[in-house]
Amino acid sequence: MTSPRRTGSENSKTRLRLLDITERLMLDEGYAAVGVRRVAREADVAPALVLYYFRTLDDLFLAVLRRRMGEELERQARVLDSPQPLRALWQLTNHPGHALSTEFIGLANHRKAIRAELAAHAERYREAQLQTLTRNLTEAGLQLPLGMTPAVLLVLSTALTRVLVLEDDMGVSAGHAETLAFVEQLLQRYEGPARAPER
Amino acid sequence: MTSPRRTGSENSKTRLRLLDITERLMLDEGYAAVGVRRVAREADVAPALVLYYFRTLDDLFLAVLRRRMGEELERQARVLDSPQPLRALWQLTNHPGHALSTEFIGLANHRKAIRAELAAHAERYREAQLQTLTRNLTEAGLQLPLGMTPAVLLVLSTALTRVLVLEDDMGVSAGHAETLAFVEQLLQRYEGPARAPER
DNA sequence: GTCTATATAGTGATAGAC
DNA sequence: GTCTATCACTATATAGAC
Repeated sequence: MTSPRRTGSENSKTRLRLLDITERLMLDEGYAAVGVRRVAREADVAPALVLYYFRTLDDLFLAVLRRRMGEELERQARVLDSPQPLRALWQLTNHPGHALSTEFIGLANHRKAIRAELAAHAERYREAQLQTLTRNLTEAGLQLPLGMTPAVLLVLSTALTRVLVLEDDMGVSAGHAETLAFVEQLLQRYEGPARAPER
Repeated sequence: MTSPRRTGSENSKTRLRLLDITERLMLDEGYAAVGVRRVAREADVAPALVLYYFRTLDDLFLAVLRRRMGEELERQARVLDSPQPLRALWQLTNHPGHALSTEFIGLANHRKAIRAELAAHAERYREAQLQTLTRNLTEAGLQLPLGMTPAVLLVLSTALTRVLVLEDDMGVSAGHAETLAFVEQLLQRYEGPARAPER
């Protein structure tokens, strides 16, 4: 009863190249630049070959999402595991990996397969961050203000960085400098100056 | 040297209907649902008529943007002009008008004409909010924490509400309840319980 | 594993009749 | 002011040869 169409193996070199190209296209030109023909052209193969490895375009996007998000989850946990957990949290979302998330959020508007996968990942992601953050806040002996929990801190930091980047990309900057200064002042008060990571 | 193509008048009833339909489509199904044929079908006219009133699809989107954003600017200034400026600010971005902004932010990813117009509007918008907010904070005699300026408050509130709504729509809710409780607690501390608007 | 060729369906936009 | 008809593309996806 399964479809007669064939599919390429998971560890093909061509398959990996197609994933790389798709990811690069999303970062450089946005997800809208990704299409069967375009990816094929960049890889110097025939369009049909793309659909040999990924039966639909959604499958291609999902494969990129799964690969990169897996890596990001590890990386972020590592960065967040710092003796200055607040500074780590604040710097977390400035990494280039974050730009890809932004593209997927946009994609999720149009493609519900992406939406479902991304939502599931976002929850796992936040949960993992929360555990690391909570542990390191305790270890650092940091006293949060009344009512402020690690989860609140996480949502606030995520929201702020995401919107600042979004607005920056659009060319909107009103209030940004003051906000960054305010955050830096808070970091100073709670954690003192930035220290080089221990090793 | 100008194009020979004709264009409908600004106050045509049909033109207004097309704007209404486009706006409704954006809210109900997202901007991707808007196209020449779809809008025409909903209006029960021929596709060519849509392009008679709006020479390109960008023009259609821009017309919706200008109309609605003008109204929003007034409305928001009015709501923000409250004896409880912090509560007003917090409730500001929960209105349905906000959903349309979200769609335009998405559109701005693909269409640079929209991007430019939206960015310009966003700056004006924030500037206007900032003036009203600053004045009402002073009048209410509110003392902000060290380093926290009205502009910072505005950016923070905007960022938080925008991301909460975005995540909600996606089905991500981790940390939301705690964050809302934290904000409500802050509002209580600085402005006491919500009062009915004076009249 | 990779290709050519094609099916099928969508799009924005235009010319010109009524 | 509104229509029909059409141009010139774009797109994803499939069948089957090599």
